Amino acid sequence: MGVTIKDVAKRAGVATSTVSRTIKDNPNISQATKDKVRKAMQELGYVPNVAAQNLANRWTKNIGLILPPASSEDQKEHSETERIKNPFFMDIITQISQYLNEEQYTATIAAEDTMEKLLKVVQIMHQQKRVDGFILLYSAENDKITRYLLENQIPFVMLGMPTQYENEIRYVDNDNISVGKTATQYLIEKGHEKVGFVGFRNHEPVHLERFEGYFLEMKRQKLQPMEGFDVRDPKQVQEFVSALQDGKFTAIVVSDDILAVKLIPLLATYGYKVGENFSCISINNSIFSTLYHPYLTTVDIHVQELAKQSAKLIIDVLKNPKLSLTKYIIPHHIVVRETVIPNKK
Amino acid sequence: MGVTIKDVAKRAGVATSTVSRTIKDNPNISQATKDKVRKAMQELGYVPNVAAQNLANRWTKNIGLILPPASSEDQKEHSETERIKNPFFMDIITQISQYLNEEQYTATIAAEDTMEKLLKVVQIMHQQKRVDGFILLYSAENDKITRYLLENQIPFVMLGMPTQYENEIRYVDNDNISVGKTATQYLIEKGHEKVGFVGFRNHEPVHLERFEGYFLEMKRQKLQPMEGFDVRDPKQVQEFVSALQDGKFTAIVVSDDILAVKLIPLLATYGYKVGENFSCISINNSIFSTLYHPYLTTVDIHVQELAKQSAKLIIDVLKNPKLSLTKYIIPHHIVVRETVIPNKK
DNA sequence: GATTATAATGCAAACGATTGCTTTGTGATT
DNA sequence: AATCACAAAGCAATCGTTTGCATTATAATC
Repeated sequence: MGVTIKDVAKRAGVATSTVSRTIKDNPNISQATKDKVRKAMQELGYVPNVAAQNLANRWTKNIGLILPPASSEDQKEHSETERIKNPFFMDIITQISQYLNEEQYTATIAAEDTMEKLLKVVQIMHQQKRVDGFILLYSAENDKITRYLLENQIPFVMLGMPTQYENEIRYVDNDNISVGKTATQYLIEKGHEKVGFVGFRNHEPVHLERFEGYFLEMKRQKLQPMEGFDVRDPKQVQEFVSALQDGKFTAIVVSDDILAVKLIPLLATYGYKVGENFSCISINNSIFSTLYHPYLTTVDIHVQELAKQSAKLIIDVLKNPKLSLTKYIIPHHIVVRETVIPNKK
Repeated sequence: MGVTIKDVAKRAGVATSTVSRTIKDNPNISQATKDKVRKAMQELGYVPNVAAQNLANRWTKNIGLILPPASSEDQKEHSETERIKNPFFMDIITQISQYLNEEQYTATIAAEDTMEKLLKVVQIMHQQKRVDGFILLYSAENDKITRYLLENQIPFVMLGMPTQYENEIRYVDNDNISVGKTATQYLIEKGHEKVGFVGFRNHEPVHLERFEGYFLEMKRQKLQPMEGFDVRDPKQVQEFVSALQDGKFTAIVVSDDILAVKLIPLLATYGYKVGENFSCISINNSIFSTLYHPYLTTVDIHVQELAKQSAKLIIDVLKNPKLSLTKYIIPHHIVVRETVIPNKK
């Protein structure tokens, strides 16, 4: 069926080794022969068989993309907020896949609902030699996948900041502490002094870091930081609403657009109209930020850049396994829309 | 590095062919030898190298998942509604990937922002023999990818209903006309007679079909169907609002949750409170349907089943290329929540 | 005990590339 | 004219499996 290197060799009247070397532009082959061979390849529409290359070269030019398990320990009951449904991941996946394709790589998905299954899938992909390396699309405390990759010295990069083995893991991430600071600072600049924080507090590191940033910035500005509310807990929502009604904030930092979008209508029922008499800045600049008015003022974390750098990094590591353990910190910027208003003293 | 079939053969004191046959449970091998070989495999932790299998067998056990190009012709200016950002796709991808993994297949992503690049990626995947077949995750009018797959007789299944070559394409889909009918019927049952439709009218076939269902059901019930509004067009939004204010509807069918979520706050600004003095039923039962109150009454289209059947179908086709051109129609059901109220005459 | 059928295994040639090593061809040097 | 150097191309083994076709061992038949 398919045309092989032999067909090309025959047509060009050379040996297969010559064809192979032509493809790699080996200087030992004369220009004349190269031209001849290239012409034959053209005419036959030759495309190398990757499986054969794989066997001979021991690479696959394929990267595994590991999504977080849909139901991790601490969120079984919160199916609505399942991380994976966050469009962030779709975005990341498509961007990574695009970059990899440009570099003649492909991307294979590992997505399972439990950690056990996910680990098994990752192991199989590796043992069957289906991939050259992985991009881990999340960071989690005490993660079995991370441990497996590390122990078996499998090339990988993490998208997110590791909580352990910081000095053995290559990663790309935003500086989420700084993101939290930036958001907080923006509210303060607009005259807000009573600023709160809403997130998933005991959840992924990313939210903890954003809280940390909020906390530090408040301190730095000699303002009183609040405790931060985890809205997955109905009790904390209650507390949040009370605090609100006690006039404890005029503005909040929200750790993810999706939360803001949930929160805004809730606030409205208590008379807090975001963009009119209350302010809110959230993080991600996702599809949720322009779902309805008021459109969200939000911190864009440059998803495209996150994706691209992580893809580039894994390729670099594969080319040079001894690559230094550089960390890539992607910048962020505020997108001003409608949810923050100046605070009148 | 890795342990190969030769290592196993040596350890078990047999030939590699015997090991290979043991793996396939070939009846020509005696039980005693099989046991011996299996023990050796166990002890060495042997896992077959798929690249080598691929070469020998000419299969890859890998399926390409083709996402719709992010910016198709007619929606360049509507980046907020980019199809691909619809969490529907993430859901589909993870479900398909899970099913495939269970069947010892893997899933590789093809996602590009333009049709040209997408076609190129699909071609390369195929020519390099990286995949055994594809699942096309969308249906579009006059689609170059579909044509390419068909012309080159590449095994594939479509998720969605083809608009051309209906009798040459294997597909799985909901009956979207029926979905439209079901939604409409539900509103009518609740006493609504002036029912409208909002969707992406000149867009993907799926929305056209849902409109068709709405239209047919209205006719059947001797009610006057409206024209249907495409909310991507500001002019039509205007028309919609006027029609609303002229008292032309008491309820609407909305073609996608994401639209409903955008529409509801808009309606509120005109005094139409969904779930209080206005009704709305939408379609997909996605993450958007429980974003904020009122939670959406919506038609669940059984994404999991769509995903599973399409994955199963492509595997079946690969096993038996002459498989009849069965079409799989996945059922749907209404999830009652808060956006539909009975109409008081 | 020679022949034959049958069951159980092994041999070796694929699959489609890559690459170290050899061979061939050409012109320069003595 | 013999030798050498070097450039250019080919040979053949290799990567890890699979599989058609021997081959061997065992048991059954006459």
